[in-house]
Amino acid sequence: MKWRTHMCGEPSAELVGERLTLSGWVARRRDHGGLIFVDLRDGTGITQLVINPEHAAEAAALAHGIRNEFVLRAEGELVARSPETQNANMSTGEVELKVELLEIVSRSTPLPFQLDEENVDETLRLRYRWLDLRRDKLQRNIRLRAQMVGIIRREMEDAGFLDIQTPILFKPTPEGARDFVVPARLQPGRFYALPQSPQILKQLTMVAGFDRYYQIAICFRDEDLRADRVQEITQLDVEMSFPDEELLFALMERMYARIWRECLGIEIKTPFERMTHAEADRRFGSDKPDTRFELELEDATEATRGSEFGVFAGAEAVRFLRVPKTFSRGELAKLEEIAKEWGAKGLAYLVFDAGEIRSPIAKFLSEAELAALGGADGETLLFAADAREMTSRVLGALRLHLGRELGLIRDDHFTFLWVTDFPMFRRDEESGRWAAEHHPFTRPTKDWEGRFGEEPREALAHAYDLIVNGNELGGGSFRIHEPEIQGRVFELLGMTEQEQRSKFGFLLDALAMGAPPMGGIALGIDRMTMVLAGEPNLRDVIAFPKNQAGVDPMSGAPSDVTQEQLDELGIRLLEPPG
RNA sequence: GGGGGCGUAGUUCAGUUGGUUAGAACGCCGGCCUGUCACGCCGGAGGUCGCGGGUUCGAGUCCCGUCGCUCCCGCCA
Repeated sequence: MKWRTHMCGEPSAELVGERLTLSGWVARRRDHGGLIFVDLRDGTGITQLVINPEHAAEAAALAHGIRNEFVLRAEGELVARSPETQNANMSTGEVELKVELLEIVSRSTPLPFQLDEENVDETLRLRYRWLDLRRDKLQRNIRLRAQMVGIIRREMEDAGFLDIQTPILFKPTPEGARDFVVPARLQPGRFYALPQSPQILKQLTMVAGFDRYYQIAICFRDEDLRADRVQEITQLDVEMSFPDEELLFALMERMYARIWRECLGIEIKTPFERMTHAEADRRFGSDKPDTRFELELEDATEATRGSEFGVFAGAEAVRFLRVPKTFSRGELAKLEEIAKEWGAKGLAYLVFDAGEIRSPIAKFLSEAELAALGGADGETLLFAADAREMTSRVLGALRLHLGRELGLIRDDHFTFLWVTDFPMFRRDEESGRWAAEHHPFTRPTKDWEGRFGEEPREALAHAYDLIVNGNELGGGSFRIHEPEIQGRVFELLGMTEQEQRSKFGFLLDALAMGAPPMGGIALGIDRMTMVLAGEPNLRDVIAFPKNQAGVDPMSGAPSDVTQEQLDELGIRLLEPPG
C-alpha cells in the first residue's frame, strides 16, 4: 500500500483518467447528505475529493464522520470537473478525485482556533504551533527560508568556503550583549556562555589556515525582545584570509541576486550601491538609509549661524527636510510629537503656502536666511536644531515616517546598499568609556592605522553593513591580525593588560603565531527571510519562536529544574521562582 | 527599568449615559440535504466578562491594585 502517488497540489488536467492516491489534512468538508466534498491539503496545495455513495458506499459512510484537520488517505480516479463546477481560485480547480477507497488515518480533536481565522492571539498560536504552522502564510515563510538557506549553502560551497562548526558552549564575553550562561557541572562554580557570535572562533579558523570559512550559526543574546528581535538569531557567518573586499562584496551580491531570482523571480541590480557612513548620515540621517525614496536632509548650520532665532544660532547643527507638501496645523503637531519621541525639544517649520509663509519662527529669520533656505511654494521645511547626532536621529525618523505617510516608498522595489567606513568607536553614555562601534576586533582603515588612539571619535573602521530597504541585513569588517594593534584597541576600550590576558589571551596568543590578514561578514538569516517574505513579524519566519518574555508557550520553557539538578551544579536559588 | 494598547463563549468580535435573562459570526453537538468549494437549512450546548478590591440600590461598563499578552523607548560590541 502506498500512502500517496502524488502531492495534493499536483493534480491537473494532464492526469485526468489516472488512478491517484493522495494523503493529507482535511482543510474543509462539505457534507451534502449524499455527496460529500473534502478539500484535502498538504504542503503543496489542495485537491477536492468527491465522495459519492453510489460509487463508494463504504467511503461515504466513513466520510460523514470527517472533521477539520483529520488526516486522510484517498484512492480513486482523477476526473475532469464539468465546466460549471470548475473552481478558478484553486490551482487544481479543473479536476477532482473521485474517491473509491477512503481511510481515516488520524483524527483531530476540535481545534483551539480555526486555521483560516486572522488575528488569532499570538500566545494561543504559539501554544499550538504545530497547527499554526499548517497555515498558508507560515508554510510559505518557513519553506521560503529553507529555500534561501539552500541557495546560500550552494553559493558558499561553490565559492570554496568550508562549513566549520564552532562550539555552542563557549566562554562568557565581557562586552556586548548579556550572555546566556550555562553552569558547568564538571567545573563547579564555573560557567559556559552561549556564543553571541562565533567571531573569535572564526578568526581562529583563519589563523589555523582554513582560508575560507562559513557557517549557518545560531547566536544568543540575552536582551529584551521586540517584533524584529529574538534571543537566538541565525546568521550566515563568513570569514576569509587575505581578504579582498571586492571579492567578498561580489560574492554576497551574487548570492543575493540568486536568492531574489530563485525565490521571488526578481532581478536585482548588481553591483549594489555603496555609500560611506558619513554620507549616509549627511543625506539620510541614518546608518541604514532606506534609499527607495529621495527626500534627503539639507544643512542650514552655516546659513543660520548668526540668526536672531536663538535656537538656530546656538545649535551645533541646524538641518532640515524639504517636503513637497503643505501641512495643516494638526499635521504639524503630529509631526512634532514624532520628533519629540525621538528626542527633539520641538519642531520648527516653514510652510510655503500660496505665497505666504506659515511659521511661528519666520519673523526671526532674515531675508538672507530665508533666501539661503530657498523655500518654494507648496513646500514645507521641517527643522531640527541640536547636537549633530540628535538632528540625524530626529530628521532620519521623520524622513522615514513621511516616506511611509506620503506614499513615497515604492514597496515593490528592493534597494541594496553597502554602507562603508563606519566610525571605529562610540562613547558609551553610561560609563563615559569608548566602546567598539562594530566589535573590538575590527581594524581601522589604512588612514587611521597608526593614529586611531589619538582621535578615537574620528577614527574610521574598515567595516561595512549591508542594507536593504532601510533594514540592516548584517555587517562585517576586516580584522586586526597584529597582536600589538589588538592590544592598543583593548587598551583604548579600557581593558587592563591583565583583563586582556584573562579574557582574550588565547586570541592574542593566536595572533602572535602567524595570523593572516582576515575579514568577513555576518548576515541575519531571520531578517533576510522577513524582507524576502515581506513579513513584519520576526516570529512568523521562525518555526518555534518564543514570546516577548522569552517564554515558549508550547513547551513552557524556561522551566524549573529539580533540586537534584541544582545540587549537582552547586547552585542555590536566592528566591524560589514566582 | 519606563511608556502606550489590549484582555467578554473554543476562536474573532459587539456590548449605548452604569439598569431586566451578556449577544453575533465561525467552530462544536443533533437533524435534513447529490455539485458544493467560506455549501445551505432547522435545532441545541457552551460565559468566574483575566484576577482582587472599591464606589453604587445596581458594575462587562466607573475607580484602585494586580496578572497576562502585545507594540515602542532604554538595552541589543
